[in-house]
Amino acid sequence: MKSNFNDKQIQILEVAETLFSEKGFDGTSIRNIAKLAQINVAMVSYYFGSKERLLESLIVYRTSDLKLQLEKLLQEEIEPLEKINKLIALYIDRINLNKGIYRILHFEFTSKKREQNIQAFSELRKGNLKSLELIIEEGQKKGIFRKDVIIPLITPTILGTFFHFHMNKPFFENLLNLKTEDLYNNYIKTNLTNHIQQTIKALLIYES
Amino acid sequence: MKSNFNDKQIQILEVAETLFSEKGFDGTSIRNIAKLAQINVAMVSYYFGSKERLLESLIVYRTSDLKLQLEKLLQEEIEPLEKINKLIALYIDRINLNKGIYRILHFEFTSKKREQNIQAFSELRKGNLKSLELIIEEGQKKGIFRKDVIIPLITPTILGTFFHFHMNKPFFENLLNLKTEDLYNNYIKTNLTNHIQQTIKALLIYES
DNA sequence: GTTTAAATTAAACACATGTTTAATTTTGCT
DNA sequence: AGCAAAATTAAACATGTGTTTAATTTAAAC
Repeated sequence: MKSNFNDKQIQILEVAETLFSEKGFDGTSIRNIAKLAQINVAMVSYYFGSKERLLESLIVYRTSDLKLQLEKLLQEEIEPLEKINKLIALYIDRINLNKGIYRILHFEFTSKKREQNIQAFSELRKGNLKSLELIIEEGQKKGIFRKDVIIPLITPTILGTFFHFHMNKPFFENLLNLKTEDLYNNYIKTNLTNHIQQTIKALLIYES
Repeated sequence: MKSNFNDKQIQILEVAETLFSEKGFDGTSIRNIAKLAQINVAMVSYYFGSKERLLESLIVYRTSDLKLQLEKLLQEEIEPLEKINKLIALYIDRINLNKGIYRILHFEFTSKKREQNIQAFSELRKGNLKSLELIIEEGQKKGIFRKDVIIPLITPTILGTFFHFHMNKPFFENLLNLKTEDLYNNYIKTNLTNHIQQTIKALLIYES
């Protein structure tokens, strides 16, 4: 995919991603970014216009291909439950790989302040929800999934579980003895992913 | 319960809660707080020492009785599943009632920056986890709950689902047509709470 | 090689930040 | 009423903020 950003811009974007993710948007100054990226402070305004627009550019830069991957998954000819499991694994893997930007999205786009940029992001999520609906409706037609689940609340359970775990990393590292970064990432990829898959499966199938 | 804070301090704390919650810790200035609380800027330093210590005081002020309520619940002589449901409802109700401070905790205490104050908060959570463990182990002994669930991951599912929903309030208000604050709160109290209870119940009971 | 546009720079700008100071007012006590 | 402690104030302080300016360097085009 052709990127609209040149090397210098990408360098700035990636430093911004690190810092925004670590210290928050308000907690990061343009001078912080400039210093770490080894550029002049004026370059940010020169290339992106403003700090606010730098954030916009960063989001565009990072969230462009999840939609594609989801649509590819939809086409696969596998059982609904397997599709759900794959969707969960895909979500977690993608987000885990791009921890930085998703942390920023999670943090910055929930406050009323940045409502203007929220629009594009909101469209992305509505599309994702549509994909999930299609899969679940397929499973319901086949009589595998129960019909009284509230589909829009499934995403919060998937993503919320993951985010709550990840946002409280220090707590769970300590609690579960995940001393190295590898152990932590591996725990997410196996145990946490499994837990979420198991949870959603139970929710979709269990008859009380 | 006797509070250690006088009226003026409480006035400052509550304004700080509102603003920190709305605009984040870094996004809120002492002058913002002073103006809204109709006090002089110097009063914050005078009463709390610093902006950082104001946050500490705010946390102490707000998170002092959840533990008590949980312990009371543990004593009740009801079935494990009902206890779990009550625990979920209690969590959501408490957090929903104190949206402000929990939003702040969620936002500010996940970044590495404020690790010092994290200790007391971490102890509170370990206690809460212990309570959950006791209830689930009781259910397992009675043969009601399955034994292969990872208990520490249940809290992320409960709280994560709620937080993800609540943090993305504008999105869900729009999606689910929750036009008024009452409709939104009611949806949390009924549908969302139900969804989470249903999810955890399925997870604990369903045999694949 | 000269010209033109793009990239980069240091400095300045105007304003916001958390905190402290020193002076004044209010309060509680005898 | 007189006094000491506490509360409150406006102003100052030093530093940090995002952004702009005007000058200089680099690169591209002819």
